[in-house]
Amino acid sequence: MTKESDALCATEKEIMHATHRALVNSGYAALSISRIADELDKAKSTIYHYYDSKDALLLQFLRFTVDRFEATINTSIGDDPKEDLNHIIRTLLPSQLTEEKRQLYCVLVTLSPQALERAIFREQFTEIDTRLATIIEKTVRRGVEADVFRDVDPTHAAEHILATIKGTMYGRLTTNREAATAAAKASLFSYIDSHLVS
Amino acid sequence: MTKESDALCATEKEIMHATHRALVNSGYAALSISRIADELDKAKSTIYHYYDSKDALLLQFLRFTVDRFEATINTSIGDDPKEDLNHIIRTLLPSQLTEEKRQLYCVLVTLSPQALERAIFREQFTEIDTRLATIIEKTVRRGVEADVFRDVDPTHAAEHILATIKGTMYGRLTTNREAATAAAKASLFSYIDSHLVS
DNA sequence: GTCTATACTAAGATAGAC
DNA sequence: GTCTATCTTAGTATAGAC
Repeated sequence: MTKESDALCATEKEIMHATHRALVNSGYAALSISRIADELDKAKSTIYHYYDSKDALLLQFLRFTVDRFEATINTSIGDDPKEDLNHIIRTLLPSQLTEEKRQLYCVLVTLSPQALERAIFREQFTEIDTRLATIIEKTVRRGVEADVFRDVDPTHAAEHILATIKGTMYGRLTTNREAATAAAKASLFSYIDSHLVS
Repeated sequence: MTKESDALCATEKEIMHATHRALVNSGYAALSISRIADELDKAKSTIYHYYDSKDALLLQFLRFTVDRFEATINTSIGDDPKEDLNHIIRTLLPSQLTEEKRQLYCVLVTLSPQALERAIFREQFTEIDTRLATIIEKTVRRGVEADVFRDVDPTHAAEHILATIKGTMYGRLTTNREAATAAAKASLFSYIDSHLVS
C-alpha cells in the first residue's frame, strides 16, 4: 500500500513540512507562499517550480496530511473486540496528546472549513471518516458475531462511537473544557461496557 | 437577559449581516473588509468608522454569531426527561437542516480554527459548549433523580451526548457521508432508550 | 533546480471633504 | 456618518540568469 506522498521528491517533502510549520505557527489566514518560504530554506520562486499555484500546493498538502493521519491509525486487530474498541478510542483520544499528534489534529481542524464548499477537500475528509467508521464497524461486527456484544446494528453503533470521538477531540482542541474530554471518554467506555457488551 | 448584540446600532448590525454573507459565500480566506463592503450598501471606510481593525470586527462577529446560535437553543423543560433529551437532540441535529441553521453552523465551523490559538475566540467556543453541556446535564440529572434514568454520572453522560451531537454535526457539514448522520442519531436515541432509561 | 528581481493586484488602514 | 481618494504593505505569480 503506497501512499501518494511517498511519491514526493525531497524538496516537495520539505515544502510540505514547511507548510505544516507555517500553518501551525501562524494559522490559515496568514498562510502565504512567502510565509511558507520563510519556514523553508529556499526562495519563494522555488515553490512555484513545484506547484502551479498556492491552491495546488494546498491540495497536495491536504493529501499529505491525510496520509500522515491515516498512518497513525494503528489497525491492530486482536481477538478481543471489546479490547480492540478500547484500543481504538485510546489511540484517537489519548490521555496525553503528544505535540506531534496535537499539531496533526490542529492542521485538520484548520483545513476542515474548506470542506464546507470545496468538493475536492470534502472528499478527503469523507475518506478519513469512512476509513475510521469501517475499522470501528468491523470490530463491532466481530463482537456481535462472536456474541461478545449485544445484537446492535454495527453501522449505527460505529457511527455513534466515531461521532463521539470526533466531537470529543474537536472540543478538546477548540475549548478550555479540560474535564469534558475525560468525562466523554469515561461515558464512552461505560457505553461499550454496559450497552454493547452482552 | 440582554444579548450583547442587542446593543449594536443599525449600521453595525448591517455590517454583521454583510460579514455573515461574505463568509458564507466566499469563505474565511477571502474575507476582507473590501469583500464585506461589497455585501454592504456602504463604503469600506464606513466599516472603519465602527471598527478599529479587521480583527476587532471579527471578534464582534464571533460574539454576534454565538448569540444567534444560543438563541436557537430552545430550552423548553418539560416533565419527561427522556423526551426533553430527545428534543434537544432533534433541535441540534434536525433531520432537515434549514438553510438558515446550516449557514449558522457553517460560520461556527469556519471560525473554529481561530480557537486553536487565540484565547479570546477559544473562550466563546467554551461558552457555547458549557451552555449546551449544562442544559443536557440538568436534564439527565432530573431523570436520574426521578428514577426514570439509571444511576449514571450526569456530567459524564452529558459530555458523551454533547460530543456525539457535535461530532455528528461536524461530519454532516464537512463530509459526503449522508447516511452517517442518521446512523449516529439512531444509535444515540437507542443509547438513551436502553442505557440511560432504567 | 534554485536564485534575484520585478510586474501586478489587492489588502488594511487613514485623510479629509461633505 | 458616509463618501472618495490615497498611502503602504504584502500577496500571487512570472521572467530570466546561473
